[in-house]
Amino acid sequence: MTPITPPPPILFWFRRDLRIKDNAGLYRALTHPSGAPVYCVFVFDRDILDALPSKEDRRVEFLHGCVSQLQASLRQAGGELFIFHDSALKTIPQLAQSLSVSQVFTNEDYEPLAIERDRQIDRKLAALGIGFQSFKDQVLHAKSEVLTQAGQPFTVFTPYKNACLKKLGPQSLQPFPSEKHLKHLAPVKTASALPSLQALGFAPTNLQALKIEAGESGAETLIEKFTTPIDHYHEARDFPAKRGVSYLSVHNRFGTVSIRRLARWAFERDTAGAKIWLNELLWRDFYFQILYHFPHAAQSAFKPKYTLLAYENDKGLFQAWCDAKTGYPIVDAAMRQINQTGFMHNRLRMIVASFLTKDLLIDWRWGERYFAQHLNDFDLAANNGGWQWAASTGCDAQPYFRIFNPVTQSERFDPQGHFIRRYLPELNAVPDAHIHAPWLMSIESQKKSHCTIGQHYPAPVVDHANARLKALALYKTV
DNA sequence: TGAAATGTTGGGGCG
DNA sequence: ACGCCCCAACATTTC
Repeated sequence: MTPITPPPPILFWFRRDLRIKDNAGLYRALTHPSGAPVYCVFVFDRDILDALPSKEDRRVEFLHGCVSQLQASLRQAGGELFIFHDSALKTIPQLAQSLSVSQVFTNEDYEPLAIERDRQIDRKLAALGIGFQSFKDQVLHAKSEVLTQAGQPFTVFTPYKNACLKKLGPQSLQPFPSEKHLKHLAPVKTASALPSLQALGFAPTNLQALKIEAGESGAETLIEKFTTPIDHYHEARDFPAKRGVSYLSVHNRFGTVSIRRLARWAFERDTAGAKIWLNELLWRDFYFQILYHFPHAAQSAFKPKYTLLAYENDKGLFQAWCDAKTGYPIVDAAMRQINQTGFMHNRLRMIVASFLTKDLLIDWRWGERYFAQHLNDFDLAANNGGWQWAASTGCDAQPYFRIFNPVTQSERFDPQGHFIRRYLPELNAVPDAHIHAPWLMSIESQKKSHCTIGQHYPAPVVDHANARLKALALYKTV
């Protein structure tokens, strides 16, 4: 009788893919030809968490909720999620060794620091004789999958999009049905406790009061809510007072929904709205591949000549922008939205970014950093791409002379001031005619609407017409 | 995924 | 009836 040697186990490491459904790397582990049992691990990485500037961070609370749900899902399927609060660089090789796994599987992460971390982990594992494999999961196309005829990365969105659409279709978007193979999860006798948020060193936020639901179930709820709006996305998406967008960005950030599924959904709807929405998913991919091929953009202007821009960088003006005290209602309402909720509507992201760079003449990287600290859906590539677009320093950016007029934008995209009043109740009684530029109210009108400029609401910190001319002059110097 | 300046046209008021 | 001016409305150009 020859004893059957059981196949050595595989360790699957969850990172930005906190779901069991349609998870590419998890699927590859669970369906490995050897029939290997699969251990799962998540690390609350101290190398990342300890560097966060605030101990009240909605992202950490969201992440905590996602991990909690993931743990429950895996347990329900007879598996377990090992959870650590430590340095991933140290933890993953140690755990892999103690579990005697043959390989560690994970999904690719394209951020420069993550690439470096993975390179080091690969080396450590190799020294232990353990394999390390990662898979494309968080984007539709990665790295160099979509190139120009000349074999170069695209730096203009439209041809990039066209090239993507040629490759994409329900066929190329087939799911990796990881959730159907959970029987290959390795049984684990000892449960792994989920540390409390406080134990991770963080305090609770208003995430629950905002009804921002974490995990795969949170994504499901949003998909359901977006099922009708998706068809009207093209005409509703620019109006922050409407529920015209999906609010799924935070789930794309943490991988609590499959990007393939979202793209497949848009394809199958095939409506005007769904097509534009698919475009937005492709913008996300576009910026991922830009940062992958041009990592210098993470630090400075994509177009090198714009590194020479001598921004004024007035700290007082920057503080006014952060604190929603610019005196321009649409800008201040938008900043209150991010400060209070960690979310900002995309139209407003463009408006406040244009305002910071071209009205306040502040380095786009200051704004980028602020968004990085406050956005629940913060993603290095998308955030950097968006800021460089607005500041005109990026690839395929808006031209430098395209400067949003905050009043015109406000009139166009929040005509009745519904969004403004939602976040600036001090302007509640200001008549519609003056809601976009309240400083133009007469003294009587200010009194009547209980909104004295300079007292209840600030006067504009800069004059747009004047600031615009200064911005044009500044950009023309390079 | 603009806005402002400048140019052109044409209707209407007026002498 | 005619020229002149004003100016809204639209188009083009410039930033």
